[in-house]
Amino acid sequence: MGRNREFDEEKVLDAAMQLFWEKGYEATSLSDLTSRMGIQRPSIYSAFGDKKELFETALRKYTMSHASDVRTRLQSKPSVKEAFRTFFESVVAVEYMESPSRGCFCINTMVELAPHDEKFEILTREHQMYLSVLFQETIERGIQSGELESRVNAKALSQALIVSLIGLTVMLKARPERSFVDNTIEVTLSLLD
Amino acid sequence: MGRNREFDEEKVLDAAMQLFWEKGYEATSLSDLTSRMGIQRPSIYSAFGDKKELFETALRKYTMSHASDVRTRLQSKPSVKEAFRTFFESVVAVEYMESPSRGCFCINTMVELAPHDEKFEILTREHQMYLSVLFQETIERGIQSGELESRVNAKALSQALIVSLIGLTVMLKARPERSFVDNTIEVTLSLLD
DNA sequence: TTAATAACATACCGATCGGTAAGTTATTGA
DNA sequence: TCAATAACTTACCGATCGGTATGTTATTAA
Repeated sequence: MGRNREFDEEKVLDAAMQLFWEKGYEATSLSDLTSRMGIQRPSIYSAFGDKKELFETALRKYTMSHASDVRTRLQSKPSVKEAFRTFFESVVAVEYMESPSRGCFCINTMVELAPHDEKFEILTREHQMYLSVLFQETIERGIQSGELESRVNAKALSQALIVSLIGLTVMLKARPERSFVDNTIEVTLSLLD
Repeated sequence: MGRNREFDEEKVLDAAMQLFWEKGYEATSLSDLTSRMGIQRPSIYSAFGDKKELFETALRKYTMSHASDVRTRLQSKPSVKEAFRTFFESVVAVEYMESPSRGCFCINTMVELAPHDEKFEILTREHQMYLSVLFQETIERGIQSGELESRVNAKALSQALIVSLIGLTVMLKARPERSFVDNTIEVTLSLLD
């Protein structure tokens, strides 16, 4: 009974996600959201709750999609070393392409909200932990296939690579010279040798 | 001619720096600033200009002091490896001590403002480049002394270490387990071997 | 001693913030 | 066909935002 939603919830949520991703939580106003999502204020509140709840829903959508994207990329090449190299270089390519650099929505949230809001501290930590497991599984695949030496500590190595990925993603926001980025990737991936 | 300032400019600027460092630019209001700085609004404007200018001045004060602190720490031990290890571990110790985790004011600004404001893109990039030079000089000292092998690429290695430091600082905001942090430091510093 | 000057405190500005009350329109079950 | 219901639109709410006008108090040069 009653009227049907005229908007596609997934589509307007995606619009909200793009906006929060680009501008962060505080700098995004409800007016920004209504214009980008193409719906009125009360529609946002009835469908997604208040601004913080909408942000959380958008971030959860991002982490789901991001995790799946990372998993796909890591599995895209038979060679583990090649997979990591291609992955890191695609992150760099994306950031240099777009202006302003959006970076990673989860990392942005770690900086802006995690220190002041336990919910986001947990949410962002768990996403990074999940990514580090994806890295670990990839490294273990390389050990199994004989591409990587069996003495490497897959878990510790994957955690260090995640930290480097975070650092690289943040550094790219300040648009360093290409040589800086290239050197960083070269040295970081040398950990796999 | 005229009246003298009743407040200590350095002290109130330091208070503003602490606040911006802890909460970021957007989440810090002029009312927050007046109460923490202990002076009235017009005094802020006459002494430091508007909110953005005050933020920039506070950030410059931070980067100066931070660079000098990093330099001191890196020079504090004869052994370069020990110096880096102590440095990374002190960063971790500080972050676990304080709640909420403030991280690094410069890194926070890279995430919040650098993508949307060229002035801060440049300011934060130059600080990171300066830190990477401090790292590089330390590595070169280790090569000179024979502690590090002469074939290492000091510049590339220092850049990778800076990226890891950024990643670690950001990751700490999500309060990961100690083992995650310990593993990361172990693997990262193995680049010096 | 006085006019000029600058830092002080108070009180205010229009704009925008996040959030909602109220009334309208469309859809449904009876 | 007609209440009931829910999503719609419009208009509004008090609070707070960044920033400033105004008047007062202290200091200085003449």
